Amino acid sequence: MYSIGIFSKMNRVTVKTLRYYDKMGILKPAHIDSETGYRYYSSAQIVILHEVMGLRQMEFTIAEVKHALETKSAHQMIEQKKIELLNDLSKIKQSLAQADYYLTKKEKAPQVFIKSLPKVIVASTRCVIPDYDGLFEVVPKMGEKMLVAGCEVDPIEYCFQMIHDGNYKEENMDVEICEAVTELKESSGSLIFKVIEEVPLAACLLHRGPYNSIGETYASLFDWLNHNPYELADTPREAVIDGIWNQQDPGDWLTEVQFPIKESESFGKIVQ
Amino acid sequence: MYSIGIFSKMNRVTVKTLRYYDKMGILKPAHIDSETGYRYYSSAQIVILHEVMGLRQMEFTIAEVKHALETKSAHQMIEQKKIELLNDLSKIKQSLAQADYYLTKKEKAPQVFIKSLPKVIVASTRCVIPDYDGLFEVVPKMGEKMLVAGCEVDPIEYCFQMIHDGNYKEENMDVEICEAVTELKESSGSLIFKVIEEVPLAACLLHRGPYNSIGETYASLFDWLNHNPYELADTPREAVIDGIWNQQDPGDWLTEVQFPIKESESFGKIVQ
DNA sequence: CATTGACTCTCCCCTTAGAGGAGCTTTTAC
DNA sequence: GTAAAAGCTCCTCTAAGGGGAGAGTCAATG
Repeated sequence: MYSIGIFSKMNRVTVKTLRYYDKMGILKPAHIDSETGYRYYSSAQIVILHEVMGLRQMEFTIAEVKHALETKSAHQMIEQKKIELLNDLSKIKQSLAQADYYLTKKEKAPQVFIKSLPKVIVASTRCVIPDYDGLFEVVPKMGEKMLVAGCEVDPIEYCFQMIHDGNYKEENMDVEICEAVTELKESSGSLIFKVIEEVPLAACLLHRGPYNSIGETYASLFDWLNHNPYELADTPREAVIDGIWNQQDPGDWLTEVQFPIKESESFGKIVQ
Repeated sequence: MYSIGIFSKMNRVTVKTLRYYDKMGILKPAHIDSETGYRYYSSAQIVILHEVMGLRQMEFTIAEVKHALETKSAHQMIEQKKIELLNDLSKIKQSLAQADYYLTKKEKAPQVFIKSLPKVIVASTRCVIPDYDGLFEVVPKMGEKMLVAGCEVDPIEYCFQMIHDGNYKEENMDVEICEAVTELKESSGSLIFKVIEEVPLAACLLHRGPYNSIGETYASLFDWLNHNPYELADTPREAVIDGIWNQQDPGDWLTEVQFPIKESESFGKIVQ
């Protein structure tokens, strides 16, 4: 029988930890003096402690350790845990890739970040415009039609365009304008209502300034894709935040370019 | 200006998080109604929020984000963070290797785990014994000499043997017996006192049963080394826990085999 | 104008796996 | 006998919010 201090030194565990394991019911001392409350451990406890520490090294929580010991279902739980560990691994690899990407940029790095895009009901119009300024004609017209159709703009104010041309063009662009609305109405003429599903992963980058310099932001995002374990999964979106209607200076316009992405299969096999 | 609910939906962040960022001083709303306390955000805040989220995706803590924003030292902090991330990565890889190792064993897996071995002062004797039973002659003699030398056994009761033969033998083994004591005394004759430094990493496995079956436990540990990103760094130790002096049945004897290890350089380059 | 339902506010407790410390009792060493 | 070391319980603290209570506010409707 060993006192708690000796037992902790023998096994390189703190006294605090042993008391905690006692309290949580995963390692009760072999004997507790009923008068003084002193804990005494036997060598049989060493075996249990080693089991616990082995599981803890695989990132088992205390509750999981307890369950594994009680039901003797360690094997099955380790399989489950392995999946979690693989998830953690890929998350860290992504963080590392992002950090590396930032570090390769000597200047102030553009702030790419990943989020999901919500499922929305949109009113949309698709047409060909001669250049970006063409938007300023199409959008107000679309607004009138929406007014006529009697639909309401969703208060999250999610309005974006998608450029459907396969290769990059600066003139005669095939553009689709979408605006989030509250209700799915009947489509009529060029005003199409539809539901756009959630995009679970999108790499997003803010663009400040007029539309004709938005190519730089696209370039940054494509460059980011090259350095990160993702690939483009769908048509990019340009979400409008500040524009001509509330900022007179085009230099203050704000657009978020959103690249729907998915995890790349080829990436992530080689690390460090 | 956006209310907190709209702003949270726009950016796919919870309201709780926005209020927390306000409280922690990393994203103050552009305006707070002094009568109602309602928070209102402008589109300029979106840029800041994106910066914050980008840093958070690299596992920055809130305090680190705050510091990065205030001192504009993001670049330098990312370098620091990258080191932390690499550490996390190798920890997870080790956990995964251990999980995989457990899963390859269909039967109840032996509980290998990693700990450090303390720095100790030992009394030691090195000699050649014909077989493991020879220990039962040498150890008592050594105990007598220690008594004569007037040294005290350390209460952590750390007593172990090291087998110094390069290749495995079951007879005429060159063995060194060490017992932790409280004080460094003058060596005399075959009784040598010395300090053994801490071993930062050791893979440990309990062996239950008599000494002549300890080879299985060695084999398990060598097998474990094959599946994990470590290699043997020094002579293995057999730490005695329960033996003939307190357990009559050899089947109840308990020994911990300890392999000093170091991280293997060749491992860990290829993952998944 | 009043009501209703959706939004927002602050405040409090909860989460992990122990660490740190206060105040008290017991054991151990001299 | 005394003093140091070790043990005990109990309390608070951690990071980044989540969940909910109770109360106040906003916008649209009847």
